[in-house]
Amino acid sequence: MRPIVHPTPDEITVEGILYALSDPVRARIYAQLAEAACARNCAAFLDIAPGGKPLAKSTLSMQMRILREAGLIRSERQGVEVKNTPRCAELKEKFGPMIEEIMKAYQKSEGKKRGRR
Amino acid sequence: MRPIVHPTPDEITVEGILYALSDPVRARIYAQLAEAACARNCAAFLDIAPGGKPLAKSTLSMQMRILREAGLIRSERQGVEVKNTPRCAELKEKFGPMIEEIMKAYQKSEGKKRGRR
DNA sequence: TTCGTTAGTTCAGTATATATGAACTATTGA
DNA sequence: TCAATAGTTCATATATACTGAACTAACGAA
Repeated sequence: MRPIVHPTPDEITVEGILYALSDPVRARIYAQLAEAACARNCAAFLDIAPGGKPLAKSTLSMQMRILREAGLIRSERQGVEVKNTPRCAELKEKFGPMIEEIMKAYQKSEGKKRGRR
Repeated sequence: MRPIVHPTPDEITVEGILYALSDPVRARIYAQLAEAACARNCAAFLDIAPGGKPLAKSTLSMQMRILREAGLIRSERQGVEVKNTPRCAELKEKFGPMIEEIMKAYQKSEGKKRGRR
């Protein structure tokens, strides 16, 4: 199994971030990590998809990899689990309020969806 | 030839916007439109790709379609040409400063690339 | 050490999306 | 009616993403 690699702040690109966050599932995962005070393992997100249908483990694994390789999260093995944390400080340093604004926009649109029902 | 269609503000989604802007070529097209005071036809963007290699007309046509269907631009036939304008006001109304922040981040990263040479 | 369990990754096949040259369409002007 | 211009659509090659099945790594118990 290949070791977990992370991009340095230099290697993180705007397009990579936008692509990673252009999937609602990945955006929700990042949102939950950014809100939570503590690290979360991957399994915590198995039921994150709207509609309650659980994600395949392999799908989730790939989504986490995309988030990681985009530079949004940091993943570290701790025993059998992999703990994920958002790279908020580095991202804010590099991109200013961009990512926060994206998450705000998502929040707003989710709110509307719920309200419309 | 099918008529040109645009999403209503309601139909514009965060994920669609992020996806459309996650391609540097599309992001540059949008940036130029947002800066320019006037509408631009498609052909104006044939040489937009970094490296000077011109885009195929069919490729550009598709990129414009993705921007249009995401809700970022409005395209209107004027004679033989199609005039494109950014939907800045509607987008700002719906997404606040998100898109501006994205464009700022791109600007900054392009600046760095040029500076590094 | 070996076995079982848990958590996650990789593989392989399939499905979906993107890029582009060639052919086509719409509009204008001669 | 014909030619020119500006884009679009089509067909096909290539690349990416999704998912079940098989695999691996870490740990605890016997």
